Amino acid sequence: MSIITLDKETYYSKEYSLSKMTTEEYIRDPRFQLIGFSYQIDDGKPTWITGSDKYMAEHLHSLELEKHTLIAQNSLFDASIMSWHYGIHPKFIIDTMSMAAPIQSITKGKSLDALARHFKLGVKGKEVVAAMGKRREDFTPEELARYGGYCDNDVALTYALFNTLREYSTPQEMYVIDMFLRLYTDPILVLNKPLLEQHLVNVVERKEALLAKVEAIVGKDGLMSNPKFAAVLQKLGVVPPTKISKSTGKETFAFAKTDAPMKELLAHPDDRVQAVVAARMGVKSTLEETRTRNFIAMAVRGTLPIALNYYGAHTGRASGAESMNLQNLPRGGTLRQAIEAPPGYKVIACDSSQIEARVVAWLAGQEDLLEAFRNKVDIYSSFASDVYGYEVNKSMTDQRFVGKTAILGLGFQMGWKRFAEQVKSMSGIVISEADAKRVVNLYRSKYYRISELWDAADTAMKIVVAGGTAEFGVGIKLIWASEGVHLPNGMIVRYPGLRYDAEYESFVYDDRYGKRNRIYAGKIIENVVQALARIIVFYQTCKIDKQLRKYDKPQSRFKIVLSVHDEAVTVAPAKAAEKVKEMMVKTMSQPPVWAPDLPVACEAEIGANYGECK
DNA sequence: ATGCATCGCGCG
DNA sequence: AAAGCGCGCGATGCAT
Repeated sequence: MSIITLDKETYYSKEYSLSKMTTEEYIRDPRFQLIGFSYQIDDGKPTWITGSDKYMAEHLHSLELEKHTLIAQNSLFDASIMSWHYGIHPKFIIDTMSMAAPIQSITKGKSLDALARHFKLGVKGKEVVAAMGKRREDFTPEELARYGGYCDNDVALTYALFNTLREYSTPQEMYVIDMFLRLYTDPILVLNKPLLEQHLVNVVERKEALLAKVEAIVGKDGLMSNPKFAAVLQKLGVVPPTKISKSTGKETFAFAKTDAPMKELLAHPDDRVQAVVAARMGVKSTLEETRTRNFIAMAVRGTLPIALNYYGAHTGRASGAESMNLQNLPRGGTLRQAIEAPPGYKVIACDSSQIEARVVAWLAGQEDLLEAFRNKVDIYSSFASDVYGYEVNKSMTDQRFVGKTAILGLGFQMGWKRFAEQVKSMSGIVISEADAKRVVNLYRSKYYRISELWDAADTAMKIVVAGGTAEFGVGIKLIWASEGVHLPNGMIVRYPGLRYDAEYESFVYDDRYGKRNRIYAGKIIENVVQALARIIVFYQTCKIDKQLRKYDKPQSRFKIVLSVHDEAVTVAPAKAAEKVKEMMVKTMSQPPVWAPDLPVACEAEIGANYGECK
C-alpha cells in the first residue's frame, strides 16, 4: 500500500469561493471545476496534471486510491471532491490539518503556511498566477505550468508535514480522523425535504403570531437588542432586571429565558408585559429557522454530509463546523426527525450513560459510588434519598432532578449558589441557601475522595508552575509535566503558559487563541475527565466502525454515520438493525484496557430517523 | 464594509 | 477563598 499526497486547484471567483460558502455548497455547485492537481507517491516527486475533464478523471482513477492512503492538507475538501465528483473512495484518509489540531496552541494555527513555517519545512509559495474568476480554458499553457509548480510545492510541503506530525499523533487517533472525514465525504443520512418545508412554514408563522401581538408596543425591532428591549420594559413601567456578567464581571441585563426575573415577568399582572416577554423569548433563538433553511437548501443538493472538527475542544472533543453544527440540534424537535436513514434502513443510536460522573468517580477512587454504578443503582434517586432523608424513587421527579444535578455538576467543584440557580432555572424548583449548602457539603463529604482529587490536582498544578513534574489520580496515575496532563492514549491536555496571574488573582493559561483563561482544581478535573470520557467513547466508536466496515467497502453504509460526544450513530438494513444494536451495546459496555475496573454502561435505540432514537 | 467582543441559546 | 466544564452560530454594538 502506497501513500499518495495530493492537492487540487479549482475554479473560484469573487462570489463563488470557500470564503463565501460552505465546502459542501462549493463542491456541489454547478460552477465547480477542477483546474488541475498535483500528486506524489510515497517519497517520489510531485507530478502536476491538467487537461480535459476526461483526461484528469482517468488519471485520478488510475491512481487506484481504493488500495492506497490519501494525504492532503484539509482532506475534507480534496476527499469530498474525489467522492462526490469522481466516485473515488481512498482506502484510508489522512488529513494534516486535523493532525495539527491537538498542537494548535504550539504551532499558532493549522494552515499549511503556518505549519510549514513553524516546523521549518519550507515556504508555501505565493500564488503565481491570477486565478480569481478564471476557468481552466482561460489559462495560457504557461500560466497552467506555473500554477502546477505552486501546487507541486504544496504537495511536497504536505508530505513533509505529515512525516513531522506523525510523532504527535497515534494510529488510534488517525483512525478517528479518517472516521470523521468519512462522515462528510461519504454521507449516508437523508434529509426529509417536505417535512422541513412544512416545518419552516410553522416556525415562521409561530414567530409572526408572537410579533403581531406586540408590534404596537415594541415596534419593528424592539425585541432582539438588549438596550431596546430594556426601553420597552421601562415604557411599560417595569424596571429591567439586571445581573452580573460571568465573562466581564460587570452589570448586564438579565434577559435570558433562564434568568429568574424574566420568568417571573411571564406572570406579570400587566398582560402587555407578559406578551412582550413571551415574544422576546420566542424570537431570541434563530436556530430553528436558520437551520431549517440550511437543511432545505442542502436537501436540494443531496444527502447530509456531517462536518465535525476532529479535536475541536481543548479536551479533544469534536466540535461542529460548516454553519451546520450537528451536535446541538434541539432534542425532540423536527430537525432531528428530518434526518433519516436511507430507504430500507434504520438509524441506531447508542449513548454512553453518565460517562463523566463515572469517570470522575473512577479517577478519584470513590469506591462506594463506583460500586453503585456497577450494581446499576439509580444513582440520582439514591443521592436524592440521602439529601431528603427518605427513599426517593424514579417517580419523584423533583427530588430526583435535584439528585441528578448534584451528581452531574458537584463533582467538578460547583458551588451552592450555582447549584441552586441551575436547579431552579432547569426545573423551577426553589432551594434555600441553607439547603443548597447542605446538599453541596453532603456531596463533598459523602464522596470525599472526589474532593481529595481536586486537592491533588491543585497541588500538582502548583508543582508544575514551580518547574516540577507531578502526578494525580487514583484509578490511574496521570503525569502532569510542563506542557500538560498526559493521558493514557498518548494525548495531552495542554496548559500553555501556565502561571499565576496577579491581575486575575488566579492561575491562568493561554488558550488556543492566546486568550488568558482561569484554571483551578475543579476545572482541571473537569477538563481531564472530559478528555478521558472522549477517549473512551471515541475508542468504542472506532471499534463499532471497524466491525461494521468488515461487511462492506469503505464507502458503504456500514459505518458510523454520526458522533455526538457520548453518542455513536449507525445505520443498518432494517432486518439487521437489532443485531447491529446488540453489537453496539456490547462494544459500548466495555471499558478500555487502561481502566478495566471502570463501570461503563450505555443505552441504544432504533428508529426510522435520528429523532426517533431518543 | 469588516473585525472583535459579548450575550443568548442549542447540545453534550 | 472559592470557583461545574466543553463547544458553534447568530445577533448586536462598537471600533477600525
